[in-house]
Amino acid sequence: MVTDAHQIFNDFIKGAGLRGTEQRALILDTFLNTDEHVSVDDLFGMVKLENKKIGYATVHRTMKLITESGLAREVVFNDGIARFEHTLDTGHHHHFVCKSCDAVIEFNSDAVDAEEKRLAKAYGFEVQSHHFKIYGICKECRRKKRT
Amino acid sequence: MVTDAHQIFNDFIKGAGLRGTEQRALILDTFLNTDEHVSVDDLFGMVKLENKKIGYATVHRTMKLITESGLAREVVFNDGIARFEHTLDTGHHHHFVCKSCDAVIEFNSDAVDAEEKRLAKAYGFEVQSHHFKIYGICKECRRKKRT
DNA sequence: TGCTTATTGAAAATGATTTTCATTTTCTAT
DNA sequence: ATAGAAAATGAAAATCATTTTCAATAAGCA
Repeated sequence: MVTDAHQIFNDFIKGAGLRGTEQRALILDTFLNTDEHVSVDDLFGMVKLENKKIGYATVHRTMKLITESGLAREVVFNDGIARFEHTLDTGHHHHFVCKSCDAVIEFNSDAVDAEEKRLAKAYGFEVQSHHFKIYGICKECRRKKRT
Repeated sequence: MVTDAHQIFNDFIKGAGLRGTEQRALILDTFLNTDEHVSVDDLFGMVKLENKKIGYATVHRTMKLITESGLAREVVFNDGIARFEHTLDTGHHHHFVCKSCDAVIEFNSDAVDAEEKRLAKAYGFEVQSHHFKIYGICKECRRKKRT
């Protein structure tokens, strides 16, 4: 099945004068099948199930390419490890991170976006990207703690 | 001069059954005299001017203590390096980071804070901390670029 | 098919942070 | 004051994610 995502990645690869390889295809497919925010390590583990010989560096390099192609976005939470999330079909959003169970809850906020625009204008700042992360305890964990 | 900050740190140290040392005093004073967001490396450089024998690990360990005492807050921007900022006399705030000149501009926004509260309530989330960072090009750099 | 050039995988390098450990220092209890 | 127990220090080594190196391999154009 060739999805939009595959098309986008292939176009990117060709446009940059790079080559398509089995490894890249496997890593892309694996990433596309994830939902969560996955680290290179996570992906390396998954990818090795299909191809034992694949190297960590290849996964790392490919995730960089996938990010450059626009299909992934890199996110870093408090543990300092880079994770990747999908950009397709997921509009821009922010994150709640639960410090108890590590769950990541995505949310949108027009109010935050509007305020950002207002602030940028007020400060003469040209916005390229932003990260809004709220750390705390999620609903579920709060409920459990009360028990 | 013993400031509130010194008092807070000493209380913290004693309360934790730790000991006051020359190095800790020097590192705290040095940190208190900074304005910017300083890394362990930055502080190590400053502190060495006063005490050539002091070790990097001591600066690192002490900054962790100062953070635990509540006097500093750790902030990480896109370069992945931990930096420390003051918590005293600086209400909570957010950051613009200029990708061109690396300037960090702090800003406040009641609108963002209010929205955060609303969201937390809506999601049943208990907020402990948050980071809102906007990356882009600052006013000054935009002006220069236009030249 | 052959050839040029990119890619791969393994291992080593990097760089910030953290730990180890022998020595030194603090500070409590005498 | 001072001895002794415990914490802190500094230098060096260890960690750990990430990045680079490099020789061998593979892709894809001519």
